[in-house]
Amino acid sequence: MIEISNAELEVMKVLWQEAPLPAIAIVERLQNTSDWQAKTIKTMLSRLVQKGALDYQQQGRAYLYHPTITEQDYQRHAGKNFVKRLFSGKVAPLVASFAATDNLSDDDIRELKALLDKLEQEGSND
Amino acid sequence: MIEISNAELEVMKVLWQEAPLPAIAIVERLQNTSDWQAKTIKTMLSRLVQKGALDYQQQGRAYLYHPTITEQDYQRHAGKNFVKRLFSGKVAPLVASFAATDNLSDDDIRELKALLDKLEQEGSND
DNA sequence: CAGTTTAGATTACGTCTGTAATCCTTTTGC
DNA sequence: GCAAAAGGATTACAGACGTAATCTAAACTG
Repeated sequence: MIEISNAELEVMKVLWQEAPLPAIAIVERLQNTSDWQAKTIKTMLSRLVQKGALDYQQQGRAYLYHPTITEQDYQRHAGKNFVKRLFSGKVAPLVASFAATDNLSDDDIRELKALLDKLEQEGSND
Repeated sequence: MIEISNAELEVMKVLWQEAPLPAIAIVERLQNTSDWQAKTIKTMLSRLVQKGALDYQQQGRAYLYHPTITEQDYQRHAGKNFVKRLFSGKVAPLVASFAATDNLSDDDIRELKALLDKLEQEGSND
């Protein structure tokens, strides 16, 4: 699976929200959340195309970029990797580690319980 | 907080299991799980010392290395960062994303539910 | 048409990483 | 005592990353 760096991920997020977009629009969207130069963003666009994370169609003399992977797929991939690396692949200890430093609010707990109840309903994954 | 690279993390894991250890013992432990040369591992030890993730005492002409951070602290730090980067800081969507690809077994679900029940008992964070 | 702006392509450059090899010094085995 | 081994320090080197600047060709402006 394609590896996306931290900085590149910010670019992907823009396109996961709305695509396809020309470079200029991506630069605009990122103006708010970063202080990257337009040139910097262009570089990241090129690298993402090289990596195969983005593709584009020509429109006039500009490109319209769009992701080749969905955000969900990337999240699943990266999440699995991360949990494997640091928590032996088990998600429960990660949740526990969150709980240990007040990073779990009562709402979070409710949300998780609801999710788990639903999963239990849906049936067996053994 | 100190950033630890993928390869370096494997070295840390050895020392989180048992410390302090001399380089030679760390190399031995890693012989099983990697195919790094001893020199490679020495390099990582030096870098981890530079970064402040490891410290050492001299013992004869060798060093006895030991972590300066606990595994739990590192997990919390890295977990929080990761979830922030990819899941807007909320752990529930990560769990959901795991569930979505059979990465959650019935046992995992039970474990998580037990954990959440305990948290609820313990009382309010919000 | 000539100058300026703009789009993407190419090049740059320091840092970090993975993966070692070489160097220097001390210890140890004959 | 001298050669070999062993420890850490220093150096190496290619690829990824963050962050751009420069180059080149096309398009727009007056």
